[in-house]
Amino acid sequence: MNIGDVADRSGLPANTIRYYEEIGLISPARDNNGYRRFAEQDLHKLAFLARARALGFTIEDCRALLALYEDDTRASADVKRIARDHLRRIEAKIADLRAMQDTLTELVDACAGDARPDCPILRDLGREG
Amino acid sequence: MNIGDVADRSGLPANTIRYYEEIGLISPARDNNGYRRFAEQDLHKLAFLARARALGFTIEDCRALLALYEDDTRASADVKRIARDHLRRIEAKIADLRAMQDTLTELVDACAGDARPDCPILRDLGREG
DNA sequence: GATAAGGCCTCCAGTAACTGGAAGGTCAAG
DNA sequence: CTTGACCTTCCAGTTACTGGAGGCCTTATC
Repeated sequence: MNIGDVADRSGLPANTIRYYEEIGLISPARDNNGYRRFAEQDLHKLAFLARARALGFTIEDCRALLALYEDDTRASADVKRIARDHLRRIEAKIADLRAMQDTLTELVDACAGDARPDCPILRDLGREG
Repeated sequence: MNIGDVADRSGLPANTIRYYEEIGLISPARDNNGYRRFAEQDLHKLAFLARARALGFTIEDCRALLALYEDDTRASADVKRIARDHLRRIEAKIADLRAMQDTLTELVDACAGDARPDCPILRDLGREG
């Protein structure tokens, strides 16, 4: 398979796949013409990466998860720790965003949104203190 | 005021304040020795920016909001549009994160997290299809 | 007057994870 | 033999800072 094929089949852009090779997540073979030649195993890894990224894992998390995936002697505790830490970060992020959402919702609701200059949003942002 | 004073009073790091000047959000005066000299008005702008950033507005949003803030003839509709668009992005982000949270919570709960290699998390990431 | 501490300056590299584009080689079809 | 679709590498740009090097300025102390 060429890069276009694995891009189609993994759902990842070709440039992203090149990037993953550059940072050492995958190591596809090369044809005589210099084209990357992807085996089924490479595609499988890319699909793994695509799913892990879709769950919001960082690239370094993905690197660790991939290593564990390929290690038959891994302890599931190691995997779970990565996932739990990531879950905590997501929960923290959600809490931050919800606080913003609450404030913004109030402000947007309070703003007339017409041609007049008076605006509770700006008043809040510019308040003293 | 020197930069250290406004940093303390606005809660923004000095480097961030320098950055805001570099991208044209503020334009403090300069003393003969080259030090930035901040007026109360500069501090007020920085506090405005700090609050807008804390609500998650992008720098470009902040630039637009600041311009509206200083324009007596603004229409509150323009402010509201920026805030509403931002709110929508936040809501979308929350939805994404909650989807991740749901999946991750399931996977983490299903994983024994012990010394054995068997792991539902990796099984999910590596599934075919 | 020398010195040391602390604040300020500019410039630059690095962060995360790509994305898009330029310049150019390769391949299959007509 | 040319056209067009792929592929290659390399590089700049994205967001919003952060940290550090190297060096000047100020103030206090000895």
